[in-house]
Amino acid sequence: MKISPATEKYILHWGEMGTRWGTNRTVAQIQALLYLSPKPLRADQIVDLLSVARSNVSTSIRELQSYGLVRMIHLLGDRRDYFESIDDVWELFRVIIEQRKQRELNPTLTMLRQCVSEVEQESQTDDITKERIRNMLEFIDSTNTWYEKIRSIPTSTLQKLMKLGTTITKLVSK
Amino acid sequence: MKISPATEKYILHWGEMGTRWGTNRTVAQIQALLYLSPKPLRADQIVDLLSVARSNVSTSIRELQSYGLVRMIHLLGDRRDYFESIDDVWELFRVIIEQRKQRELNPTLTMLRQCVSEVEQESQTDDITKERIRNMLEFIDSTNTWYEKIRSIPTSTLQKLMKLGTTITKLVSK
DNA sequence: CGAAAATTTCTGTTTAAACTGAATAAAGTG
DNA sequence: CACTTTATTCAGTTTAAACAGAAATTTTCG
Repeated sequence: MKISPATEKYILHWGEMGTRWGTNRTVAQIQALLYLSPKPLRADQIVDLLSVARSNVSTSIRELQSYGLVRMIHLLGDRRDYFESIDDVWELFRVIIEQRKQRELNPTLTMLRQCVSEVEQESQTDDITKERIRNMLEFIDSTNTWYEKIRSIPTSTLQKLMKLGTTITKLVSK
Repeated sequence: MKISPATEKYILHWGEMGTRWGTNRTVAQIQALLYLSPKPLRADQIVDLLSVARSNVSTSIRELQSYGLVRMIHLLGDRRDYFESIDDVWELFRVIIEQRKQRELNPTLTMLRQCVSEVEQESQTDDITKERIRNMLEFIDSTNTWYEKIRSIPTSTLQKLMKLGTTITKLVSK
């Protein structure tokens, strides 16, 4: 078992992108490796393929499992743990988006609601400032509501909708 | 000029969120401060309000300007530089999303196209791996195409579309 | 042109997170 | 129930980015 040049390029790039998506390089590299791997892999195989410490693989896999991106698999007559990634790209990004909603959108909504409520009491705060906070809440709130409607739409429908592009603007009056 | 409890909460939260959106805390805090400020601010005022070094403000503002989130303003009879943020939330996120497209989506598309082309030559690579790379390219590619159609839709139309929610699924046959 | 004010650049320090390797723990086997 | 294999935890190290403060540069105006 060896990594080919093209798959190595993929894994390295994915690792860098991971750092921009709320995780660290190793976690993202392991996810990429498991996504590309035709068979589930053991932790010690990941150690060899990516040249990282065993302990690092252990904690990284735990993180991936907690996100719901990676599953543990057991083979008959083999007590070692094998791991595989979600392989459906749409499902993959559904999970990632949902995680980000939980960790970023929800806390921000909570914060903004508190701010709007607290800033009302503040006579020293400028009206423009108060309006800006309300505007931000309104934006984040409607984004959130939109997402909660969208997330349950099946993949095939989403694919068709995306192909339509700007045709959907005909739905709304100018 | 002083920061109220509610605006401080907003600025601190925004700073933390910034670290998850590809920038550092100070840059995000300055953007939040300028967004909330009813008047443009000078660098030395930002130093006082956020308690950060002058040099840090200088480099952070440059970064915000390069993103197109912050503009420099000059007042008559005052040679010092004043700064203000984009205050339209829709415009704000348009700029942020566009930046992320440039720095994440485009390089990833380039990488994936190279991988698809290179992996074809690799006889040692499993067919499943090859298909997974193609699937990822197809997904990112259609996301990109969809975004390029969507980004020019005016704010008012987008707002109406978002309110529609799942009504749009009626457009596509089951 | 020279002093004062304002801004940027640069170097070294701090900080936070990632990562390693050793120690520990847990699980399965003869 | 010892022994081996596998997995996790933990403490210390490394690394990269953020940041401060000093030095250098630029700008403005008498």
